[in-house]
Amino acid sequence: MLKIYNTLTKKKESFVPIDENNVRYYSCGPTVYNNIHIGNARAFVCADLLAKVLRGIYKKVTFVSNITDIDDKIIEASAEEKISIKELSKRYFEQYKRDTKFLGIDDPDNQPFATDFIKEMIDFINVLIDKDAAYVANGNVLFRVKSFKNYGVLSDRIIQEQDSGSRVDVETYKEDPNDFTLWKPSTNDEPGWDSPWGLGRPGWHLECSVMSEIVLGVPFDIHGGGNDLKFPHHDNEIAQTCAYHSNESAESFAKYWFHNGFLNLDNEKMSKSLGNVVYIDDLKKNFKGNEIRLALLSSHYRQPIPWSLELLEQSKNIYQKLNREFKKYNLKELKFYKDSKVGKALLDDLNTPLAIREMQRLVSSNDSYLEENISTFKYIFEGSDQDLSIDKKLSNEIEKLIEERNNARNNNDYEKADKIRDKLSKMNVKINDVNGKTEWEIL
RNA sequence: GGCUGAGUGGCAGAGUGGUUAUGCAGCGGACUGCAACUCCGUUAACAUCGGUUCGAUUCCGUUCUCAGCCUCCA
Repeated sequence: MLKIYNTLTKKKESFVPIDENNVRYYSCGPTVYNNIHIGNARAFVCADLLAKVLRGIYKKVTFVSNITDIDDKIIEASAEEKISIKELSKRYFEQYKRDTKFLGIDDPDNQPFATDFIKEMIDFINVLIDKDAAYVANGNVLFRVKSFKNYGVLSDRIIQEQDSGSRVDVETYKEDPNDFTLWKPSTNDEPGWDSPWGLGRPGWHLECSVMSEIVLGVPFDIHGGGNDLKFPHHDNEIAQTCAYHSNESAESFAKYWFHNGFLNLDNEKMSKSLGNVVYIDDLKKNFKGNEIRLALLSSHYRQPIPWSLELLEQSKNIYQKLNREFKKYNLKELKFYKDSKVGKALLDDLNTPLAIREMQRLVSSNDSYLEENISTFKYIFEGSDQDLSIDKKLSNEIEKLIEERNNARNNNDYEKADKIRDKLSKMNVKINDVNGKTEWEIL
C-alpha cells in the first residue's frame, strides 16, 4: 500500500485509487519557451518517480502531463529569437524531450498540447459564463473568484488577508483584484483564435482544467506539480473545474494533491527570473544522466535540495560504487518489488533517501533478496537513455593498452606501466587491479 | 502582514522517548610494485530556552534563523 502526503489535507494518507484498474494522474508540464533548468528537471523527476511507483504496483496507470505552447512568455521569446511561435515551442519541446530522457524520465501516457484544445477551452468558458462564475470585461473573460466559496482551499489562503496587488498593478476592469483571466484579447501580431469575445488566447490556468477533464475525466486520483504552482495555479484550476461541475469540493476534481519542493542554489530558489540557473547541458559534460538523477532524488521530494557541485560528486561516487556491485548480477528485466526494502521505503511517501541508504547497506550484506532490491532500485533510479555502451574500437584499444601495461608490470618495468596508466587516465579510463586481473571503466 | 515548510556531525541525509542510521569526505590499518578497488577500524551531530518524563535529538510550548508562496514560476 502506497502512502502519500496529500497537500490538500496536509496529511500523509494511504493511497486508495478511485478505479483500481486505472489509476489516473495529472501533472503540470513545462511551458516550452526556454531550455529547462535543473530545478525544473527536479519537478519532472519527482512526477516520474510517482508515476514509476504507481506503475510498479498497479496494473494500469494513465499519467498525463501537458505542454503549454501558448503563453505570453512564448510570445516574448519568439519576438526575441525572431522565429515563429510554432517553431519556438517545437524547438524547446524537443529539447525538453531530450533532457527528460537523459534524466531517465519516462514519457507520460498522454502529453496534450494546449493549442490543440482551444475549442474545448472556449466551450468550457461558455459554461462558466452561463453559471455566473465568469464575466466579460474589456474584451477579457475573467473568473469571478467571489462566486466560488472555497477559493484558496489548497493553499489555505483567506483571500481578504492576502496582499493582493502589492507587487502588481490590478487591472481596473476587474470586479475583484483576485479575479483571473480565462481569455484575453490578442492584437493582430499576436497569436489568436476566433472566439465569441473576439480574437484572443486562453489564460494559463484554463488548459489544465480543460485537458484533465477531457483526457482523464474528473474526479481523477492525483494532481501534481511544483510547490509554487499551489497558488494561484492549482487553486485557480480547482475553482474552474469545481464551478464547471457546480461542486464545491476540491476532491470532486482530484483526490490527492502532490507537490514537490524546490531546488536551491546558494540557499535560494533556482529560477529563470532570478537568473541563477544551471541547465542540463551544462552538466552533461561531467556527469551521467543517472548520476544527476540520483542527485535529484537524494533529498526527499518535499524537501528543498541544496544543489552544489559537491552533491553531484557525492552522487557520482555513490552511483559508481553501487554499479560496481550491480555488475555482478545479471538482471533480465527491471521490476518494482513492493516487499523489498527499497520498495518499502518508496511506498512510504516516496522516501528516496531511505531507499538509497537501504541499497547501500544491502550491497555489502549478501542479503538473499539482494536481486529484488537491485531490480527495484535500478527501475526507479536508473532510466537514463544515455548510451553507456562502449564503442568496440575504443574498447579494443583500451584492452590492448592494459595488456601492454600488464606485460610491463610482469617485467618489473613500472615506469612504463605507470605511463600507460596515465595515458588511460587521460582517456577517462579508470583501472583497478583486482586479484591479478585488471578491471576498467570509463568515467 | 497572511499562509506553508524547514533547522541533525565538514557535506548530504533518514530515523528514534532510553542502545546515538547510512553514504561522501577525514583519520588509522590490511591488501597493492605504486595507485585504484575492496575490506576492517575510527573521529564527529541532533538551532534556542522552558515544560512533560525516571529519561528527550525524538512529545508540547517559547525564541531565533532560513526558505517558498501571496506577480510569471517546477
